[in-house]
Amino acid sequence: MPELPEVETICKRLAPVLIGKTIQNIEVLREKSLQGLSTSIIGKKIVEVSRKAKLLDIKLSDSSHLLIHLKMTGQLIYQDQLQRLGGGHPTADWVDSLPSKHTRVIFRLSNHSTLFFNDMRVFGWIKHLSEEGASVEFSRYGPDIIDPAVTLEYIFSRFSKTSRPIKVVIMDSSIIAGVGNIYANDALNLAKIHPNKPANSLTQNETKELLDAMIEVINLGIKHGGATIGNFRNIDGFSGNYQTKVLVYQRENLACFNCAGIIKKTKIGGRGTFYCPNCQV
DNA sequence: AATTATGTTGCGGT
DNA sequence: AACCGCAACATAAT
Repeated sequence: MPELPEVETICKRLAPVLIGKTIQNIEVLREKSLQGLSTSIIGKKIVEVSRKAKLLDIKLSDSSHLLIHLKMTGQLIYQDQLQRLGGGHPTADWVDSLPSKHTRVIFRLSNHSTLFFNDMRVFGWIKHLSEEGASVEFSRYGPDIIDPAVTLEYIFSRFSKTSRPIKVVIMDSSIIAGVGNIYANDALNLAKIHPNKPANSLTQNETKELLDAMIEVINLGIKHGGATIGNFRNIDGFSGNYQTKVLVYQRENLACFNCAGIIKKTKIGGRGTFYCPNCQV
């Protein structure tokens, strides 16, 4: 499901309700979904919840980390007693029937609260890692697109080293992290750049337009609580809203908002790609 | 009913 | 080494 805005949306809501709680039990309904649990996490307290790239990072009181990657269809749904008594944040109706057939791991937490990890396609994972193990995992990623470390100089230099299509390069998480298919499509449309253009053919000006556009659409995604195209849900089970703001993603044969050209669909790097042949050159 | 597509990324092969 | 294509899996749409 998620790109950076979707994981950030979950992180912001999860942090305040998880921090300070103790893990009282863990139920693993699908072994593949939970890896590396060599030491017990029962009784450990959650001290920190953050996000890096598309990874959610839950730090425990013994300095170990639970890293969660939702991949295509992962969800984290939180329930507590306050909600069940009707006094908390409202939740979507379907969360009352959890666990569902797609629930893979259940964390039972203190204060009668529960965190469900649902993942239809089972690509996602939770890994229990040491501080060093978590660092290794993070080191696979370049800086987040909204990190000030992503300067024009940095991406222009990285773009200049490859002739792969620009869309493939901005989705390469070892170069910049957090730009997935929805936002890559939209950023290229906003910057009026053809997704197939070789990365090393972009001028410095075009690169700046693209950088600004990526930051803009990612921030817009965060502002609207992520995009629910398929499985993405916030921790209360409700959808995001960015899908109503998309520029080109899944808008084949509709009019481009820049120029009223007709949006076409093609495939680049094996991924569905939407662009306006009129203004994206 | 079979084929194709899906928000991610890691792998094996060139 | 860079790059490409596909596999991991379940489901919905055509």
